[in-house]
Amino acid sequence: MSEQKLPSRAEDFSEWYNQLVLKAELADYAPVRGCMIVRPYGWAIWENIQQALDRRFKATGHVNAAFPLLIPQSFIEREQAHVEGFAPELAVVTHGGGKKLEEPLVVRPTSETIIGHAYARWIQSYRDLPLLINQWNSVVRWELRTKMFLRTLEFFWQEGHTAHATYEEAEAETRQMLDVYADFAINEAAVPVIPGRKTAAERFAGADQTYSIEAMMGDGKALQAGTSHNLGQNFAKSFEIRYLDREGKLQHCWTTSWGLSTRFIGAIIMVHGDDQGLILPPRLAPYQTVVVPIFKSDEEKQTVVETARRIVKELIDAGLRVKLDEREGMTPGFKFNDWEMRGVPLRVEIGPKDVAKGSVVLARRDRPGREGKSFAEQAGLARVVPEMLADIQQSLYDRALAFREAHTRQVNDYDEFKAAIESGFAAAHWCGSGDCEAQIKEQTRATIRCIPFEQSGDAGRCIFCGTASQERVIFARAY
RNA sequence: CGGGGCGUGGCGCAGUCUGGUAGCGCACCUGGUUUGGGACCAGGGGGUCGUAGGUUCGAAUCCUAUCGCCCCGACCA
Repeated sequence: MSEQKLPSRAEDFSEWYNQLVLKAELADYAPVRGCMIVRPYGWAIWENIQQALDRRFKATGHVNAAFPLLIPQSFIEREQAHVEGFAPELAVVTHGGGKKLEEPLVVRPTSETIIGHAYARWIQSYRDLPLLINQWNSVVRWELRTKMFLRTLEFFWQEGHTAHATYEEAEAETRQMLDVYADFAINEAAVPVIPGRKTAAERFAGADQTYSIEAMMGDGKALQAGTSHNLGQNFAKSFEIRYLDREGKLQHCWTTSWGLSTRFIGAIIMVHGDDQGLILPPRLAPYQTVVVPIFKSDEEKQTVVETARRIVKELIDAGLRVKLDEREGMTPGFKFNDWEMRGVPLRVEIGPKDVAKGSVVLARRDRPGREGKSFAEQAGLARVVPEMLADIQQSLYDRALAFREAHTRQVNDYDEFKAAIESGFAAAHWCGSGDCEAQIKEQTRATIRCIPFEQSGDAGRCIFCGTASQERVIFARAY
């Protein structure tokens, strides 16, 4: 078994990641252990993610609303599996207004319960269904170990909560929203993902079925990048979310929930980044293009900056997010490196020579150094720059997909399996038993990331127990 | 909770073994020269060395206790 060497982006991928987050001014740690401060540049990425998702939510008939941060503890306890799943990681408010509270309040770890409470009162008849609501908020989970963006005590996300009249409708909604996430990941973030179903062990606490999109990071580990749950009637029964159907019969609703968090920013960093820093997909980059003027004397400055401003205006008019770097007292070389580290996908350099020739230098971030540089006419930039951004977007996706495929192995026995998960994903047959799953996890630290919807259909035997199996599942070590 | 490591200007570190009154790089401020790949020179500001005790003429350094952080596991999006 040949050992696949992963690109060494840093001696320690983890350290590389942390350094990058800090140096690119995306986020810091807050005074409370594990809490994160998102800096303006990091937040700008999140805003673009929000917009891209929100467009898709609206297009599928969803509306936004807001629900309380604090949830009565008894709400959480009402759904058995839910409380068992979340109890260890709850932050609890015991005092209010200087007095001990009669009933403690938990800081929401997710909002199924409080929203279930609201839905129970809002829904009377089948005419109120489906109810399709999304919430942009933050939640708190008291994790033992934290990592910026990937696992913080408080994190920002959206959580969609819907109620339907039938199981079929709820299932269709659950799958539809997973498709929305996959579409977002692929077409906005240039992150290839594997959509699939979770095993019982990996399922959301309180769900009948959990689906997820799984992405491979630059070190071969997996990251769950978005999830969609079919909650069946579990929460509907716990919170009495009921409706009168056409026959006048009282029925429990079928509910779903789905979420995607700031963790996705972590995915973008770890999928696309290199040793020079971030590489942001053009569609989500806070600045798609940065214009760096270069000059020696005041006379040069005059004409160069004038030209630069004209170009910036043209690009902005063409609908691009553009930054003109007019910072003083910094050399062009410093600025180049600075913006490269912050992942701006395309840089426009304008100096006296360019002004004379009517040209600019374009430097694309996805190719190293000189290789990424080319000359372009100033006249056609409003057309050329968007084209090049589209090309960068596509090449980032292609590169990430090629990487994932190079680090994914179809394995047929346990030895092959153990070798494969050292460097990436293992697509392996699994008998479906939670026992095998648990033992594999204990022995190798690899978990089943998902049972992919797309199956090659080859028959085989469970890599652990040898029982016949029709499906391959994705095993990997995960963040 | 187990196993490693670390707490010294804003950031990154040296100094600790062998005790002598705190230093380097980056960043910051001022002036000048610079500016097509992380500029240079000169001057300047900023630290009760995590905290609390103890030993000593004298502690960042030795002893004791304690707090915090990071990494690897267990938990997890």
